Amino acid sequence: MSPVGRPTRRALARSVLEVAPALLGAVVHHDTPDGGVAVRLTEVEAYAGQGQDEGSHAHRGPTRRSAVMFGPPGHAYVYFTYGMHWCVNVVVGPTGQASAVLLRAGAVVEGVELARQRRPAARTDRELARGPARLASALGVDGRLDGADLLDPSSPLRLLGPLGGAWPETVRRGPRVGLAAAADRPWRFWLADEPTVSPYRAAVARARG
DNA sequence: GCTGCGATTGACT
DNA sequence: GTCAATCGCAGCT
Repeated sequence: MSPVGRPTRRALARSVLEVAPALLGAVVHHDTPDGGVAVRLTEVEAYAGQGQDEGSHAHRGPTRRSAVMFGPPGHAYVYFTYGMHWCVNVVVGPTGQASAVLLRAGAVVEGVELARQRRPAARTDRELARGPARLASALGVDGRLDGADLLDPSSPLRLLGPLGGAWPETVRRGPRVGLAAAADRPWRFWLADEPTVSPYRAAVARARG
């Protein structure tokens, strides 16, 4: 059974495979001096904790980058990749387990004008948050928000819920995107018939000697 | 200290 | 369809 209703620390402390699909349809809001942008999540990926998931940043234990993953649920794990992109996760599961949900895509439901300014390359509004780095960019999130408490009413970056708000029959699942390790695990969840879901790209097979 | 590559994107053929 | 951008991490010497 999946958590339902308002996002609480307790609800997010459930197993990552329960929480990840429950985040579909939930809203993430970021307030800045420029204004607010809110995104309704349409696509997420689950990452299990230390020693359980070769594709997770937490797989080999805590590092400075992954430290937030080892803390309590309900905080943002924000990391920098490919030398230019930020991606946002929600830490879930019991404290210390280091599982998280990557926010892969969503629909901008508030602050569309501001999101357009931040994402000039987007040719249509559905591209504003279509992809994990695009979602972070549309929200205006970067490394300064790593560790932010998404459940704290005074936090600029918040998870507003609802949890478990998506109709179960609209939830799809399949392999995760861009992972060479543990690529077979169907831990990507998305909403059917949503134009904001990112196009699937299988992991690039590494050339072997 | 050095090297290879990544939970990606946008531009281009 | 292909590929460069760009830098922090992780693994190795």
